[in-house]
Amino acid sequence: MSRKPISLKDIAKELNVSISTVSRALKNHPDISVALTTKIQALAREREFSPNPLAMGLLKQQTRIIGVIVPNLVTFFYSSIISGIESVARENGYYVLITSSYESYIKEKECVENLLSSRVEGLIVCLSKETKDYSHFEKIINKEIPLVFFDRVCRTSEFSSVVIDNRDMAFQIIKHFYESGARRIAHIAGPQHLSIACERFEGYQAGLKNCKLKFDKNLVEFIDLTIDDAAKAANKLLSLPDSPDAIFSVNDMVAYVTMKEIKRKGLRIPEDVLLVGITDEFHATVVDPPLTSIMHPTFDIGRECASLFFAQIQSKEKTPPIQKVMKTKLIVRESSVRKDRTC
Amino acid sequence: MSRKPISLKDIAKELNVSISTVSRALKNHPDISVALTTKIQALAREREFSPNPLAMGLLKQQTRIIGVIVPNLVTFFYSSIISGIESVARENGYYVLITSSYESYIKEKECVENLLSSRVEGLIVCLSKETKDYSHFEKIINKEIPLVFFDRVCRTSEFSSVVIDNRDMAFQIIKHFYESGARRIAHIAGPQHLSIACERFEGYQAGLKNCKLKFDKNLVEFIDLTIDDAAKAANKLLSLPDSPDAIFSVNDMVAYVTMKEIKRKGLRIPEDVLLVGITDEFHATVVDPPLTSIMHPTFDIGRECASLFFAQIQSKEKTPPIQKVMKTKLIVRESSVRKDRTC
DNA sequence: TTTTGTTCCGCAAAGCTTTGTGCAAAGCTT
DNA sequence: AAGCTTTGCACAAAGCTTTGCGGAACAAAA
Repeated sequence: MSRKPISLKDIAKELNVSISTVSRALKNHPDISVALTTKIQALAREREFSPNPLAMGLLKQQTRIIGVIVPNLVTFFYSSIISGIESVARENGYYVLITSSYESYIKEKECVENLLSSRVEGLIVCLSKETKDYSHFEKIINKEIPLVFFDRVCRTSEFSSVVIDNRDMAFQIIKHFYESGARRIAHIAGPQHLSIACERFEGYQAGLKNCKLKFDKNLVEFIDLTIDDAAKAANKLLSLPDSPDAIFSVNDMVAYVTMKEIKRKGLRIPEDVLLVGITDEFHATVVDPPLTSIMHPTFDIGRECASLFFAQIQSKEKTPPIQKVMKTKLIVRESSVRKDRTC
Repeated sequence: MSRKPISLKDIAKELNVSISTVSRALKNHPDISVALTTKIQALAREREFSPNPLAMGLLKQQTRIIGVIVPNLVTFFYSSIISGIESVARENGYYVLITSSYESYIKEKECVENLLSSRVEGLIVCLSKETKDYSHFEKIINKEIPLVFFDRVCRTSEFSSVVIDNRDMAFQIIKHFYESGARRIAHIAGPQHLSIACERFEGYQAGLKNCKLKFDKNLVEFIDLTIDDAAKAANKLLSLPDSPDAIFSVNDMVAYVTMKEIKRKGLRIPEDVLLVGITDEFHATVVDPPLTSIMHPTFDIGRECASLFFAQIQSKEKTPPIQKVMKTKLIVRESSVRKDRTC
């Protein structure tokens, strides 16, 4: 019908009352007579009035928008976390503005700028794999804008964050490998400036010690989280004279690439090499063999991020940063359960 | 430093000039002297002034926001399309508000309502699998708001849309199966009220005819696109006395489930059954055997959607709906190439 | 000195909502 | 009947930006 949405003014004019009267009537303000209130509400409903969020935002100085920065949207891990964020946001009448750093430090900085100039009320961020310098988040402290990091975090003494216990997770994986009979456990590790990669590597070492296995630096490959890099690393490990009997890949993508390389070498999983992935998703069940994997509560991580955001928004005083550690779970499938080598 | 972002007013006050002068100076308006312009611009830069998008939106009556509704965000297909939409939006200074219908008709209606009351400038939508009634899009016609459908479309005579040639795609798959030696080609089909599912079924039939194969209704299972449904359908087909030697699954998820069921039955791919998926993504290469798949230009589909949106926004007259058909490509991997059965 | 013309900047409105304050009329008390 | 309270609504400001128009100050021309 009407090209543009109708405003209080339109209703006021039609009913020959003032704008403020309409506004109050719609909120059932006692100042307005019942008769008039009914009439106004009826017309408002008929015309499908809804308050202009721009005007509200201008008045209240709030946009009701949360900015999110992920390294990559096209991924089960991030998209399901976003889904979790979005669900809490929606419950609170907020919207989510999603941007992607494409794993680039430069783009991440741009995203921060853009989101801030869009007047988002807060940020939920997972760092790009390149990010080593965190100064672009400093102005956020000054502006007292809520900021929550997840997964790849930094400056946890200043900002709230949602993480998993990477150290313990890696520890459990190694233990599981050991119990499955593995003795030469390799690790394809991520860049060590990334908190998660670093913690997983630490957990790997601690896990070895716990199993009384000696740390062998030849069994660790540090990669840049690209497919090519992962393939090269897997190959290098598998070509070792004394090659590993289990591989702990730093994330799921790397695990799948590793799986592919193991098969390409003519080796069998789990007979020759055990394998475990991280981030349990649908595809872990369809690969062959089904991939043992650490289940991340991705949706809940997202919800937790949003909750921490709202906690900060709602309390007017500066809240101390909170670190939330989420539980993961080892889902054992065939890829890590040793069968007899001769079978 | 400052808790709230600074405005023209702040700069004006600091420099003892009027707000309008500041506004003009920042745009290099000739009315303002060079000296004053320089001074104002310097201060604005120092204070990191950026115009308040809410105020601009209110003035210009535009939010620079595109609303997107997808059935499910947590999916390679949709998230990469969104990525494409976002890239074009960003180039044009627009933002994308993403909502998910979770494949529910009710939620889809809510999303439309919410986005409209958020004053998005247009919508880009992929229908939920439940949606058979399209009346919730009617008010969008009345309001003359740009609306672009993709993949699962409707009312193509009224709205622009971006699709792939599903009919031809299915046709090519059947042809490929036939050339690989398959003679009893089954189809796990989607709900027939969905344009894509329907077209694929048509293409399947046409493909059979083209190969001079007889249509056998026992070889077709219509499912509701759930994992359970898919597994049941696959099982039913594989339990047929004269079971199929090739299966065309309506989408990727169904293909993976089918693959799993085939293996569970002790059958081999491709020796006993050929299989083809749709939507080529990373995981197609890591399953065993690698899955032959139809590559969708997902990122470009997203970009095309956004382009159609901007075409409508920019032309003031009502533009006739455009249907854009994107090219797909059959990527042949091992799952569909017949080996000798005896091997 | 008065008129004409520049140059440079301020005023105000519009876009929409909320809310404190003001004001008129009606109802009440004494 | 005069004064007080209550009821019911309107006015205006604030939040921020853009832009048409008006106007002051000054220089040059008549």
